Amino acid sequence: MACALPTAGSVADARRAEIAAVARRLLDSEGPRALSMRRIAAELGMQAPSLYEHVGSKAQLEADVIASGLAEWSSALATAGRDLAAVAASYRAFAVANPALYELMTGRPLPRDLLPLGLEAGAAKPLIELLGDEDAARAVWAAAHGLVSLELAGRFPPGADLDAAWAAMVRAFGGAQAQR
Amino acid sequence: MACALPTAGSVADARRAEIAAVARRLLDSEGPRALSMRRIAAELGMQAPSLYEHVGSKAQLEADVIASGLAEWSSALATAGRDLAAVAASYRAFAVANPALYELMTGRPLPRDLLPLGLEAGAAKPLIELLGDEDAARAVWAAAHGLVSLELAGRFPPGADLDAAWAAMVRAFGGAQAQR
DNA sequence: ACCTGAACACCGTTCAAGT
DNA sequence: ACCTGAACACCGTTCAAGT
Repeated sequence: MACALPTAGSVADARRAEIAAVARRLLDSEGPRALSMRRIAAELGMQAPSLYEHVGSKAQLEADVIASGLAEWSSALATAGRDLAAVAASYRAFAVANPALYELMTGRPLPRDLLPLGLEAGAAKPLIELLGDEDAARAVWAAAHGLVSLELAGRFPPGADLDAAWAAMVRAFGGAQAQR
Repeated sequence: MACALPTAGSVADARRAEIAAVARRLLDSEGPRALSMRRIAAELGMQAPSLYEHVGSKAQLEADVIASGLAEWSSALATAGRDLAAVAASYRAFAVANPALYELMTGRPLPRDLLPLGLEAGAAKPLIELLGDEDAARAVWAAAHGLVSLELAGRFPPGADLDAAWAAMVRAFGGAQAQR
């Protein structure tokens, strides 16, 4: 049993939060390959099986990292204000600053059952309000995600002008912005 | 030594092509977890180490699958003609029909040194010609990739109208299309 | 309650040895 | 030229046993 019903995905005990923090640090400093149960346990001075006393599964541990990342990210986006270009720049900056975390957060299906309720919706709301239209918000979100994930994966040719590609994206969706 | 210089990434011998075909079939039928050297070898009635007589590394084997996928994909896109909405629909249809292959092709950094020369540029050319602008082409490509990858990862909320999101994307970039 | 050591069923890859 | 078996350094996870 990984977590009780009312606080699904919440980090129950202090040890579990500590484990997630170590995992996050390893992810940032050494990349996704360092995110193994044995490695994390070693960093905490214990054996891998002992982690299961606190975490349930590696998926749950990853979900804890994702949850902290989502919260951090949405508060970073919130500071960007109500300008599409600024929000886009902020989105890109966060992803580039935390590439391994971004990949963990977006590269796999969201483990919704392991995350705190409402976290996902909370992160999406600002963009929907900014664009006015829910479908346009999803298209903008997808475009930003696509640009970032292709950039992080080194998919653009060496000489590609990514600033220009972002500008083209913002220009294309600029007309869809809600007037107020 | 995986491959000679002039035909970097080309599938040299028949056995190597057969291995890639088996890998592709396993990927389609059982998903990415079945793409292991031991599993592929078993399918061919041999031991995993024997694969290295023909393939060099797992990365090279994956590159062979990616190369065949890219060729197949760009010819599928070519049949869609010169209409942005049609190309977008074709892009999405290919990805949805071959989710594991799409993920393999786009989810990791492109192993350019293991791919045939020109294959990547050839796949990108139609879109650049359609949009006229290179930066706009990249933004559209990213938007399509973002929509598809978020869809495949189950990132959109259950009730999301994805057709509408695609329509919003096509609408936003419609003005950027080259007039001829 | 928390941790260990051994074990199970997997990985990619190397290498000596066979034919 | 092609294949095997054993081995190495890894995985996530389970489980009996200790404190």
